[in-house]
Amino acid sequence: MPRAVREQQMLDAAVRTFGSRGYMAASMDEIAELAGVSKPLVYLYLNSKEDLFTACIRREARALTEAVRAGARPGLPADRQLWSGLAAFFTHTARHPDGWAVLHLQARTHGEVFAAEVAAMRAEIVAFVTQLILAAAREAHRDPDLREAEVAGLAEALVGAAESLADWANVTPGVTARQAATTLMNFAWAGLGDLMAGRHWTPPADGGDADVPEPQSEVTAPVR
Amino acid sequence: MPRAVREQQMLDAAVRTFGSRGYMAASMDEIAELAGVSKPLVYLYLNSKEDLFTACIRREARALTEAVRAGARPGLPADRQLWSGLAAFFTHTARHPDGWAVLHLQARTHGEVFAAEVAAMRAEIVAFVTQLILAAAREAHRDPDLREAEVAGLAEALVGAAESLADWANVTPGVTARQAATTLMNFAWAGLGDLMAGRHWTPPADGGDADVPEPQSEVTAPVR
Amino acid sequence: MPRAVREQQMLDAAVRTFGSRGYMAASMDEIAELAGVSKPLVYLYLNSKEDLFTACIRREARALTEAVRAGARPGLPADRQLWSGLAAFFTHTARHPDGWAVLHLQARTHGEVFAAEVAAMRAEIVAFVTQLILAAAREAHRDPDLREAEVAGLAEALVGAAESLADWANVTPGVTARQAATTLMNFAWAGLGDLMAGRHWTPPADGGDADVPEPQSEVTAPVR
Amino acid sequence: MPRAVREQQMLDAAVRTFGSRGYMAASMDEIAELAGVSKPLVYLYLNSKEDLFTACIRREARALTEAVRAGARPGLPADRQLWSGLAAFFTHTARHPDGWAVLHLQARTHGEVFAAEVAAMRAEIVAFVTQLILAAAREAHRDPDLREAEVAGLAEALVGAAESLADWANVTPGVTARQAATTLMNFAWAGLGDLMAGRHWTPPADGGDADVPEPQSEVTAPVR
DNA sequence: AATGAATGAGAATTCATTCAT
DNA sequence: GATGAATGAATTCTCATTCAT
Repeated sequence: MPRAVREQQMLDAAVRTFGSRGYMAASMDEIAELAGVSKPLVYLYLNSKEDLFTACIRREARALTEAVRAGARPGLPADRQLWSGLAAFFTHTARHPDGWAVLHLQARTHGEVFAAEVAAMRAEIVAFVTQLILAAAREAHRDPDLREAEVAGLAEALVGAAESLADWANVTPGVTARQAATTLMNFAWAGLGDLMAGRHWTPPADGGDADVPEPQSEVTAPVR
Repeated sequence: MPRAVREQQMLDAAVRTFGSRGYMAASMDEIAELAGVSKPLVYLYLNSKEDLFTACIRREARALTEAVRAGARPGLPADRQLWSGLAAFFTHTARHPDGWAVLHLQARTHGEVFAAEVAAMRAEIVAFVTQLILAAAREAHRDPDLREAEVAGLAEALVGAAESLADWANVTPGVTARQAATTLMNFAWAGLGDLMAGRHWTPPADGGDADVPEPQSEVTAPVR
Repeated sequence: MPRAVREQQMLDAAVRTFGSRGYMAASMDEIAELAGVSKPLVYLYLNSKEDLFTACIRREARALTEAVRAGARPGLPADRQLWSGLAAFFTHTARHPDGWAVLHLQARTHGEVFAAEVAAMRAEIVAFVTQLILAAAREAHRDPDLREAEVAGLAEALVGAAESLADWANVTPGVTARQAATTLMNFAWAGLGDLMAGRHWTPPADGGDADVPEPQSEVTAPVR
Repeated sequence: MPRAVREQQMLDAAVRTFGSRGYMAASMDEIAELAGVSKPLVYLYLNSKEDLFTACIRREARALTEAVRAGARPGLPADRQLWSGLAAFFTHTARHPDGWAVLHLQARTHGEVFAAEVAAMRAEIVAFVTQLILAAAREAHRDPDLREAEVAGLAEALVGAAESLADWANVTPGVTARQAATTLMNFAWAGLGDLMAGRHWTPPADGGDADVPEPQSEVTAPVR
């Protein structure tokens, strides 16, 4: 069997195993067995557990971003693009729960290197969303007087909300990808519109922060 | 040294270790050493690694929910309550990064049992937020004609956005808890207002879903 | 059982195993079993296979040098000292064949780090022998007009001959340590005396070297 | 490419790899790659790692003995023969460090079978040297009244010294093969002459051996 | 209240070796 | 004459957990 095919089988098995068991609890033994090959072959082709995991992350990240980009059809009005990108996102995560678990849970939990890998993908999506938000502002004939950092925060919030809703939709029966996308649009669109129109929600002036008392100290290491 | 104190020291050490190393990579040896006690004592007091981790989750979950509840001062208008609850949330996660890592990353990544433990806490917070949303609707003298499921989705989105912003704020220099809370209010409040006023964002009527093609097979080109 | 005792048992087992099987062929499993403990305990006390081997080398090196020093009783004339040091050396290597194999064979064959460890011991012995040679010169009321490098070469040769004779005596039945020491003294002492008396063996003047033709080339790596 | 050539390439690669890495640490993969062929071909031609190593030992042993024999030109007086044989020996070991490492270190360290292979070569050289010693005695018109065993010991010592000096010369900058040979002749020749003249160095009559106490037990203080 | 001593079970990784072509 | 694909069998090392004191 040609190497390229075997490699994909291994990645399939690895994504399934990493997604369900978790990175550390997954054993190379189990992955090899699920892939239908012997362990040495996995090492021959993919080098090490770390490299295998990285390969999984990369493949799943690319698949996800491509699904989202393919979903958000350029040419539509910005809100429609956003909605259909979101719908594509929810569809993809629902169809590839293990890939999603790898990206959203496992990769962020097991070391800087892996985390950086997903962080890159996430940054790409955040950038994409940011673009859409700014495009929407232009379409509304408004010069976006939003500060850069503010838009970044909004895009973060939107993506974060989407991620949470993906988990929620996967777990709540009867919630389709389109419904999830619609809920999120309802939640976010008006706020974005307001902001673009210059209407801000303003926090109270007093230092509400003071209400949260500083904890005395986390760990008091004994001297032994 | 009295048992209760020792136990807290162990939990402190465990939270730090689990938070930084991760549940599986954390060794009981390291935790015991950081706590300044011998390993058998850790077992005597906390039984097993699983129980220890569960204890950590519970302690940190309680601390977080209490911080949020304490932050959202009843008596204020609903939006102010929401804002200050969020601010308290961001403050707490910033001050207890390891506890937050335990709850947000580790507990969700290492098995159903632990995940259920945080899920319970999260459900409590979602319920709390839902209440606030409904209270806001009442304050606006509107019978909330939002369906239950819809509100659940909104609260879910809000909490998800908050979680992401917490990570983002911890990582982005110069973003304070109050700013994060304000960003999120700006993002969410208008949308909630619209919904309460019966203004919905409507998805396109056509089967936009069909745009997202079913993937042929798991096997795609290797990413390298 | 107290740690120090266990550690020595482990080192005993390790020296036996490393000496007979060789460093690489020896498995930690086998060593642990021979020591009558479980593998984890070996790792707990001695860290790693490398560290274990290093500990063996150090213990055996120290034992050997101490045996030689103890054998060469100061106060005797230099030749007697040399002889009894050699006899002690042959006695020790005969009594501790595994330790001798570790030092003479294994440690020199498995990497710079280990080799350096024995090299240090060997240098110590060479220095000791050098001293004895110079002392002999002084006793013969001769200012040793031997050049430093020359004496170093002689000491090297003497020690090398001793090492070979140790192997030979261990393998040839009926050769005692005292006989081996006597053979070596017979072999070496007159030569040293001659040198100290200024009588040198002189090589032929012509370039006898030219007789040994330069090999064309060792490896001709193909281009693939 | 004809088989004979390929085989030599493989042996070249193997000697280099075994010499530098050591027998066990050398992998067939590395050897095949260095030889520029695929692993199965190595097995086709040389059967197994053991056989490959044996082939290396034999080739290098033959090369060394031939170099020595070619160096010791018959017809010369015995001391000159010995000197030029030694010079050839030092020249060869200096020019073929990997081959020398295979013979002197690796082959003796990894099992009886390989050790026997070099032992045979060594015996040949020892016999050759013995002959030269006896020839020298004859040239001095003396019936060698040396006992067989005694001469064997002397030859053993001479060869052992030569082996050590070879390592020493390879490692000490500025020591040529001819110098090493001269040093050894200076060291050994007078002693041999004395012995042939019936002058013996005599050991002390008393049981000097008793000075070396039997070690109480293997267990001694740890070395750290 | 506390610990030094000890282990069973399993993890990742490597390597000599062989088919089928 | 030559190789890409594949594996059985070890090996080093780690860790949660317990016992005797």
